[in-house]
Amino acid sequence: MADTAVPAKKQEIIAQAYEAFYDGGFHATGIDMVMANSGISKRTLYKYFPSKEDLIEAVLARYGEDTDAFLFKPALARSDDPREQIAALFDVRREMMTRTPCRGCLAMKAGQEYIGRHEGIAAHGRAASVYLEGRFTELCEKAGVKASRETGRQIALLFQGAALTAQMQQDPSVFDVAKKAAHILLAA
Amino acid sequence: MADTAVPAKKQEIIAQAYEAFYDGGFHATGIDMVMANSGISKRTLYKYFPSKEDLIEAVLARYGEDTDAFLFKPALARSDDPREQIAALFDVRREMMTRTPCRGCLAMKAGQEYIGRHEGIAAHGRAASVYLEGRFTELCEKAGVKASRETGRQIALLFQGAALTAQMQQDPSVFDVAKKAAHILLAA
DNA sequence: CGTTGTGTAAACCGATCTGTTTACTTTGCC
DNA sequence: GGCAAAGTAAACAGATCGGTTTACACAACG
Repeated sequence: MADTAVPAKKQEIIAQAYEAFYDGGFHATGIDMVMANSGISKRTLYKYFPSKEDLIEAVLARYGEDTDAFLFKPALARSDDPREQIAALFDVRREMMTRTPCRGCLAMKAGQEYIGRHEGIAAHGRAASVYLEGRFTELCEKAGVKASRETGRQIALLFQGAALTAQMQQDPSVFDVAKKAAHILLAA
Repeated sequence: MADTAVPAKKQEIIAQAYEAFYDGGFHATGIDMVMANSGISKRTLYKYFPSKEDLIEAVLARYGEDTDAFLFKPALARSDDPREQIAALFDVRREMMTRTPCRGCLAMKAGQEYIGRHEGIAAHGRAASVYLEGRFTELCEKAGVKASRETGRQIALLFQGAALTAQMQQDPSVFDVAKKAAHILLAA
């Protein structure tokens, strides 16, 4: 096999850790549990990731890529109208829940667990929050909304709140509720 | 001293654990750390709380009482108009941030860490989410909002999203942004 | 004065955690 | 075949975890 820039094994470890941490939380999930029944040895893991925190940061980087690939990209592809694109973001997020129980936002979870404890990981949470605001603000601008920044932030709050509430209550309808609210805010 | 229904020592332990868990997270904060530099011995702690999970549930119960005492009660006291009461909830929440860095919602944090791991604790997170929706819905009803339940849920999403975002970004202005959004939703 | 209740301090126990090391297997290349 | 790279499996080390136990201090009360 040609030399891959990122070894396949490394990607496999990230994928495995991604699921384990998403399901079980970061502090509550040990390294042993990360690769249980996965055929990955601890030695290989520590070869690619010198510490658990390094692994977590890699998982969060992947989470960011996944959010672009599986949330933003498909949602924006559903329409050319920025207002409908915003609505589509809530729809896609809701649809993700029909496949797997909603687990909230991994980057926020990491931020909550590592604020004041590991700056690199906490920064991922902060960045995810700012990024979401930015994407919604950008769409509000395209939609010709006057106070695009404020409206973008408002919709981002709805989106975050919906993801968290959906996780707590396991009720997909919160995304519909949030979508309607976003529609009202866009019309104001 | 007359026999108190709830021993003073027990309350002291809860208060100490409250701060420790709020600051450090639940899994990441050990029992030893809970009572470090507090003059509370481990033995006394385990006398009142047979397990760490029991202690966490007591902390969450106290958190619920505090939310009523320091958020809902003062906010509702600021006005008789339910719309202004809703606005006051965002104001009070913001003011809490000026005293202490925003640490999000403790019950949600607990829910995120213990879903699928400890049902009693996870239930507190779920209950807090439902309770918040209920309180906002109730205020929407009093305000004569037609779709009171839906509007109440929307405002609850804004509130939850704002608490989480405020924690991530340590920016109190998100509560103002959320408050404005709530105002628009109430007028629609 | 002795006893009982409540508390602290600290040693201790077994399990688990992060991380290292040893030993062995597999694979591809010369 | 020989050899280096990359992997698994598992023992191991030191720290820390939740939780128990021992030993002791101190106040209240008969």
